Formats: sequence, structure tokens, C-alpha cells
Amino acid sequence: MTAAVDSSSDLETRATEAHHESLRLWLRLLTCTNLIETSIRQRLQSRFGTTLPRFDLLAQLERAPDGLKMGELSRRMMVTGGNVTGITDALEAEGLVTRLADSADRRALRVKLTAEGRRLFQRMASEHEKWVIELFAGIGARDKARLGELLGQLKQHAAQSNNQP
Amino acid sequence: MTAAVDSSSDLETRATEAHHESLRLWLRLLTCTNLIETSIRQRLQSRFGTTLPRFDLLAQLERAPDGLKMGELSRRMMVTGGNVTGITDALEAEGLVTRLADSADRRALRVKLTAEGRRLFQRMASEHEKWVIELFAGIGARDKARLGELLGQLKQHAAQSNNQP
DNA sequence: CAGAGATACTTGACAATTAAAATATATAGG
DNA sequence: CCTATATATTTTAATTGTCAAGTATCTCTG
Repeated sequence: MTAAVDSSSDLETRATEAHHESLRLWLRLLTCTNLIETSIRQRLQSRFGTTLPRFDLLAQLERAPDGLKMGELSRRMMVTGGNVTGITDALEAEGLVTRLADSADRRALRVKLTAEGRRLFQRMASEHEKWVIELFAGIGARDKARLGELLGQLKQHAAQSNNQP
Repeated sequence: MTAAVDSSSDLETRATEAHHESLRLWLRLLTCTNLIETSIRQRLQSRFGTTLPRFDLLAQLERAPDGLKMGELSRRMMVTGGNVTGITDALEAEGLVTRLADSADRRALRVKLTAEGRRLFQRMASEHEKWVIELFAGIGARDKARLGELLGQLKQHAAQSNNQP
């Protein structure tokens, strides 16, 4: 038998534990997001017959009275431009948004809510907010604030480390 | 083109005071997950020419020496059964996994890593772990533990409230 | 044991998504 | 002004994902 080694304080073991800690945290973060996203997606489908990405796009436009350029939508929704093209096509076909020429840049298009789009979105948004509140009801106000801070740190660091790959 | 990663104008910075704290928290959670997921997906693609769902499926199998049934994979990956069928088809065609009959249930199939699948996964996993550690490096050990606890609460409540819709 | 209902998986149709190439327009430097 | 390079959007192909329907098998109850 070999000499006993206290594995709880040896550098490499602690490094490994740190590794596992980050991985575990990442998996848990992913699980939470998936649970909530699935719940909201299913409710949007059964309650309004629409999808989460369409709702998201409408939500982006709702506070932009002059509309947003395709590229702005793409950045805010954190999806590729091609994806925004497809979702916008669908919403345009449903009469919920319109594409308008941008007066300052002939390459660009401005997407705006139609009156019908705005009406529908407002109806959906108020239910959506209730669902989210319910999904987060397991956390007290103090803990919500703390969770928000911690995620803020994570976001800041991850965004930064994404820009220097 | 790759998905834009720009924290200056993302989903969550638009949350105004009018938004309930839960809504803001949800958008921040989603932003964090998207940032990290995009980073990992892009690296798996450029470093190994593979995709995140394939990596995930291999990861599930890695700690299951006897393989997993399709349904177990579906539950663990939190995706539908049809999706698992497709990803498994692809990995099987690449020679990384095999489908075997389950000895106890003739309806079921057991998916196992091949030797080649195990070898490739281990190569990818060690890099993957480094990426995750780097992405979470902005949070101290104490805060990681706290974040894990808070997400644990959220997970528990959201899972429960998902089961009583 | 028969039949009803549950469970395991696959298939098919379609939406969402990415990456990469193509097109059109802007902008900056000489 | 010309040209090179960058930016804005769309298009294309391939992958991932859902949902619902279909098939095969299992389990339970009478």
C-alpha cells in the first residue's frame, strides 16, 4: 500500500474540484433556462398559437416606436441575421410587422409593429409576465436581487471573454 | 455568419423599471445561458467540427457503461424523443455510438459509446471543461456556491410548477 | 388469458437555427 | 473619383427541435 495522501488539500485535486464546480454550475444554469423556456413556449403555443421566437421579436419591437433594423434585432435577440429574416417573414405574412426602407441607409430595413401586432403583443405580454412571475415565485425578493447580481457578474465576464477568443 | 455576441444591446438591457423584477431576472438568466452556449457551440464547431447536441449526447453516455435507453437520453437532455432519434442516427452513422437491444424490454433500445466515441469524447471533454472554467472565471468560489444554491431553488420550484399547469 | 391502456421508439411535417456564400450599398484612403 | 474593405440583408443547405401520429411491446385488471 502506498503512503496516505490527504487529497482534500492537494493542488491538483482542488483544481479538479473547481473544474467540477464550474461544470455543475453550467449544467444547473442550463437546466433552469430549459425548464422555464419550455414552460413559456408551451403556454404561448396552447394559449395563443404562437412561438417563443415570434413573441421575442415582437417584444423587441414593442418599445421601439420607430422600429429596429434587422441587424439590431439580430444583436438583441442574440441569433443570426438569417434567423431574423425568417422570423420576420413569418410575422410579416401574419400582418403583425412591416418592413420599411431606412431613410439613412439604403442597405438597411426597419421593422415595425403594425397596429394589429401591437394589440396582439400587449394581450400576450400581460399573460407572459404572470407566467414568469409564477415560475420565479420560489425565490424570495432578497434572493432574487442576489441572483440578479451574480448573473450580472457572469454575464459581464462571459461577454468579455467571448470577445477575445 | 456567427451569432452576434454583444452585451451592449442584448435582450436584457432593455428591461425598464416598468418590468417586474422576475421578468428582468428571467431575461438576464437567458442572456447568460445564450452567451455561454453560443461560445461553446462555436468552439465545438471550429475545434472539432461537431455540434453541441451531439457533444451532449456523448456526455450523457460517458458515465453510463451499460448505455442508456432512448427515453432516458430524452429525459436527461430535456428534448423530445424524436430529436434523440435523429441525433443518435447521426452519431451512429459516424461510428461513435451503437444501438443495442435491451435484454429486459423488447420495445427499448440501449445506446452505448463505441471505443472510438469514447476516445473522441474524452479529447473533446477536456477542452470543453477548460472553456467552461474560463467562462465562469469571473465569479469567485464562494459566489459560485451561492449561485448554485439559488439556481437549485429556482430549478426545484420551476420543475414543480411545470408539473401542475 | 383477453383486452385496455400505458410505454418505447420511429416517422413525417414543419419551425427555428446556424454557418457560409451571395448581393447590394457605404465608407475610407489614395 | 476609384477602389478596397466593411456593413446590411438575404439565401441556401444542413442540423436541431417540436408535435402528433403510427407501430410494437408491456402491464394490469377482470
